Amino acid sequence: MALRYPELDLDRQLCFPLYAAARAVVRAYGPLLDAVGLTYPQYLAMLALWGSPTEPMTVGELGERLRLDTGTLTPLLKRLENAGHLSRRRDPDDERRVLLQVTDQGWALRDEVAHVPGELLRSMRLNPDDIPELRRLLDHVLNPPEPGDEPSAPSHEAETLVPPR
Amino acid sequence: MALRYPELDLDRQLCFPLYAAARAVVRAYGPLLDAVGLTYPQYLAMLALWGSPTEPMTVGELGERLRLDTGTLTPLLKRLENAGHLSRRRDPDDERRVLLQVTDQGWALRDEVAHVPGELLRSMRLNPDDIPELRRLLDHVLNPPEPGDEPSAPSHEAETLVPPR
DNA sequence: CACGTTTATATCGTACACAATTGAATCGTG
DNA sequence: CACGATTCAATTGTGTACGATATAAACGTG
Repeated sequence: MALRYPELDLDRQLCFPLYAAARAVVRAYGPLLDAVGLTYPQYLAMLALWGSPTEPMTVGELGERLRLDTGTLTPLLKRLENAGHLSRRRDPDDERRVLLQVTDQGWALRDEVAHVPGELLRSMRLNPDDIPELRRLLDHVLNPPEPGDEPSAPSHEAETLVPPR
Repeated sequence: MALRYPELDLDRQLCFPLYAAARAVVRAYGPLLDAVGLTYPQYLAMLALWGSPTEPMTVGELGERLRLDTGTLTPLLKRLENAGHLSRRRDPDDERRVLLQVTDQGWALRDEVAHVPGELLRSMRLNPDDIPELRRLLDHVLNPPEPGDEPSAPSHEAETLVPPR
């Protein structure tokens, strides 16, 4: 059995609670979004489109915003189109791009889900003080500081979670 | 356009960075686990089996540990079995159960991934002080305190993320 | 000791995720 | 202006997730 490898203990991992918590939250959205016929990733896509300063948005812009690639987005967007929430059409000025436009029905959907974020947040029962703290830590994980960026000085080159463009 | 619904702003959501960060971390594991032919959920399953005080473990126990259901685990475990990392057999004492046993090859795999957690943690570039804090917050999300458990007193009944058994 | 209930997995159907490849449109440079 | 490089989206293939249903084994009670 060699050594004990305490570092492999599931309870010492940071990745596992992160992974499990993300799934738990998506699951918690289930019933609320089911009521309007959306899945959680579809809901995120609608949030991104509703909040975009540049409507219409392209598939690439949406993917950058949600950090999802076209293999995920193309079928998801087709389902949202079939549901009547958005339209997809090639950009006449650049036939490579596909423009995503929220339909009237898609805008109406916004009223129906306006209560959802608050409801979810309440169900998480986080300390109000913990909310910005959790957001800060998650943002850090999503955008790790560059090696030379600031405080800690880990000289030895290592890959970051999100490589610089 | 009705009201502006600031609560629907993607950047105000807590769920989105949680969801995106979890995917980013799984993606970061990709190359490291690829080297030994595991996916991230398969790696978690092996961590759970390696660390189980009660070998052999049943599918149900593993599912409880990882918070995954049989629809996910059964095919995943078959792949691990095909890869030679574990064996699956019906419990002779209760034919409903399936016992999961790590093979010699499965134990050997442990040596090969022992460096992985440390490498990942370094790539996240978290402040050492932030690590227990992030763990605490994620554990809170995974196990929200019961309404009567402690401090805040939100009298009105509301669903928790994880309902009590 | 039958027989309805509960329990443990498996199966099915739908919907992500993402790496890798494809194919068409555009761009940049000579 | 030609033509190779780049960009953008779609497609393909594999592997999760999870609700719902199915099935078989074990259990409990009359």
